[in-house]
This record gives sequence, C-alpha cells and structure tokens, in this order.
Amino acid sequence: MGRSPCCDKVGLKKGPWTPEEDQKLLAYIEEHGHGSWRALPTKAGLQRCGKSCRLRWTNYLRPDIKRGKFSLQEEQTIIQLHALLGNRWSAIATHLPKRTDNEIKNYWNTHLKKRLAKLGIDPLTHKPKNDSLLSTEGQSKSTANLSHMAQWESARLEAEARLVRQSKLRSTSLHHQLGSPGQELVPATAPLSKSVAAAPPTPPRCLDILKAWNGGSGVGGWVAGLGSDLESPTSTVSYSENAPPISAATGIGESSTNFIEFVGNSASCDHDGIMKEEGEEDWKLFGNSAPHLSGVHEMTMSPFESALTSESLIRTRSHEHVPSGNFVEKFTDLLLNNSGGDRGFSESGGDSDIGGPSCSGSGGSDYYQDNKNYWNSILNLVNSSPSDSPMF
DNA sequence: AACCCGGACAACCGCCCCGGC
DNA sequence: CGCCGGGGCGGTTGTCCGGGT
Repeated sequence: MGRSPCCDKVGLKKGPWTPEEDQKLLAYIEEHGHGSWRALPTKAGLQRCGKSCRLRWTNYLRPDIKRGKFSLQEEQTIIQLHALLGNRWSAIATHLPKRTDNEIKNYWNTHLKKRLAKLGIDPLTHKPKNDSLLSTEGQSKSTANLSHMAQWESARLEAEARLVRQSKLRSTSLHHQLGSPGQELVPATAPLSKSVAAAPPTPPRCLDILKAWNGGSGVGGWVAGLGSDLESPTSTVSYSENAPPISAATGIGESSTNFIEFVGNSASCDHDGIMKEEGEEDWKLFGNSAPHLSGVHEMTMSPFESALTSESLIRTRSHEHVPSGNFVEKFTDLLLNNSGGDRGFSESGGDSDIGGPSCSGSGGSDYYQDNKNYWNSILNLVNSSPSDSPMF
C-alpha cells in the first residue's frame, strides 16, 4: 500500500520468458548466484523485474525441479497435507521433493480440487458438502473437532514456518561459510544445482511432535493414555522456539495439567475452510479434568476422519456399510481412483473402497486405531520427505 | 477450416513478514 | 522503536493448446 514497486516497471518486459532470457538468467546465476534479486536483472542483462527473475528461477529454471505429471504418491501426499495444512502451498511443497509450491498449487486447483468436488467433498474443509446430513450430535462434535484440529495445526504451522526459516538461515550461513565470499555463496565452479538442491535443511522440528505423539504406543495409545501422564497435543497460541520439540511447538511441556481449548465460533474453520490464526480470544483455558478427554478426543479427529465419519453416519443410517481401517489410505485411494468417474459419497452403491467388514464407525477401539492409522500416515508422510525437500 | 470452450500452467500482483539500519 | 528493502507466499490472471462442434 503506497509502497514502491519492487522495481521500476518502466521498460521492463513482462509475460512469457524466452529461451534467450532463460539462458541469460541461468548463466548468470550459475556463475554468480542470484545475490540480490533486485540487482540481478541489470547485472544479467535482462529487461525484467527482479521478482520476475526470482519466480522464473524458483518455479522453472532451478535445476532441482521435477517436472511432469504428479505420481499417485504425490497426489496422495498433496491431498493429505492439504487436509492438514490448507492452502499453505509452501509448507506442502516442503514435503514434496522437487516440486514447487506454485506447481502444487496449480495442480491442486486444476486437478485435485475438482476431484474432491466431484466426490461431494468441500475442497476447503475436506468435509462432505451436504452439511444438512450432519446434524447428529456426533457430527456437531465432528465439526467442533475440525476447529480443534485446525487450530492446533495452525499453531503447528507457525512453528514449522519458523523452523523452516531457521533452517534456511542455517543453510545460508553455511553457504556463506563454505561458499565464495560475497552474496551468494555458490562457487562458480560448482554446479548451482548441487548448491541449491543440496544443503538439505534439517527437517522441521515440529515434526517431532508427531513422532513424539506416535512414540511407543502410537497415537492411539497416546489418546488412550491421556488420562495418565501423557501430554496433550492441544493447540496453543504461543510457544517458544527454543524449547524441546513438544513443549516448543505446542507450549504444553510443563503444563500438562492445563488445557487450552479452541472454543471460538466454528465459523473460523467451517465457513471458509481456512483456520484463522489470530483468534487468541477464542481460546480458553481449562483444567485437566475429565471433560478434556472428550476435547482431546475430538481434536484428534482429522478432517479426513471427520469427512469419512460423516459418510459413515450417512451410510449407517441407510444401513450400508461404513468405513473402517485406514481412513487416509482408503479415502485418498478413493479420490485417486475416482478421477474419471462420478462416484460420489452420496452414491448408493455399496461397493466403495472405503467400506469394510469391521466397520464400527464410532466404535471406541476402532476409532483409536483409526486415529493411529491417520497419524501414522501423516507421520510417514512427513518423515519421508522433508529432509530432501527443496528449500528456496 | 474456423470457431469456441475449457483445461493446464506459467507468470504476475499485492500483501505480509523479517532483518537490517 | 520505527522505517525500509528484500524476499516469500497465496491468490489471481493471462496465455497457450487441444478437443469438440
């Protein structure tokens, strides 16, 4: 607002990049590193704004970019992470090696979002769109669950963002130490691809939370053990960056007797699908007594589970089978296998992949097992990629 | 063959955050 | 402590291209 543009736009070229421009940019960066993006166009002899150069580089020219179709695994990862993270494309990209946030965003908008919509799932909330069917008590709880979950994830993301930034800084300082003096650290003799693609950042430490949760008895055990001495994964709005993982990212280390529950209007999550992060006034402290168990229990329900549970309720009412087993796998499988068809959740056919014989839907042990599966899935996801994720 | 339409994706824009001064 | 610049992020737009009529 009132801010000067990133560069003098007069006389600068816009629109698609020509191969010659790409070559100039590549050659310059390979030789000198990008340094100050603002100064780069002049030095490189490009009639472009520095920002345009940066985008061209990060989204297209960077050597460590995988282009082409997304694999099923990648699609599944995107769907799962989007359920958790929302439109935080950079965070999602962190877990997808060699994919850029822009590419993921485009792919989501053009492919996956539509696929979800076809299934009758709101791409924003990953919930069934037909909320009129969700009027049971269980569903209102599910809606509340999303708020809990969303809020926690929001806080977690903040931590992750910070950690990623720290990783970048560390990486940059490392470059400064190892690289040539001057701005960008990339020795002229070293292929830039290596310099950029290498320096794998340390995985966001916030991921340790999941590991910690999953530790030993897994999430199911964690949930079941909440009444004892285990710490709550409850969201919080403030946390220290330097404290040990769990307490650092969740701010609950020493105060497991306290419980912060998101009690804000569900609109903060349900209406726009993106959780608000500024709702401190929506938080409330509770003592660590029995009611929390239900709160935590709710919190551990993932959007996927929520969506599927919704479906399970629908199916239960219609005396059809309900989902069980690994929610995420089956749900994403359903999505991924559904790219061409119109099988929606409202479809009455009972041959959906997500059906299963053990279907207890709301059954206690199954529920915990589902929780465990869900978090294991996410954990596997985050464990599998960030170490070699590109950091821009 | 020409036109239209929709999908896919590259690129741009505006806002925001953070670090340096 | 406030200002400013650099850079990142997410949303949106523009352009190209292929299929259908």
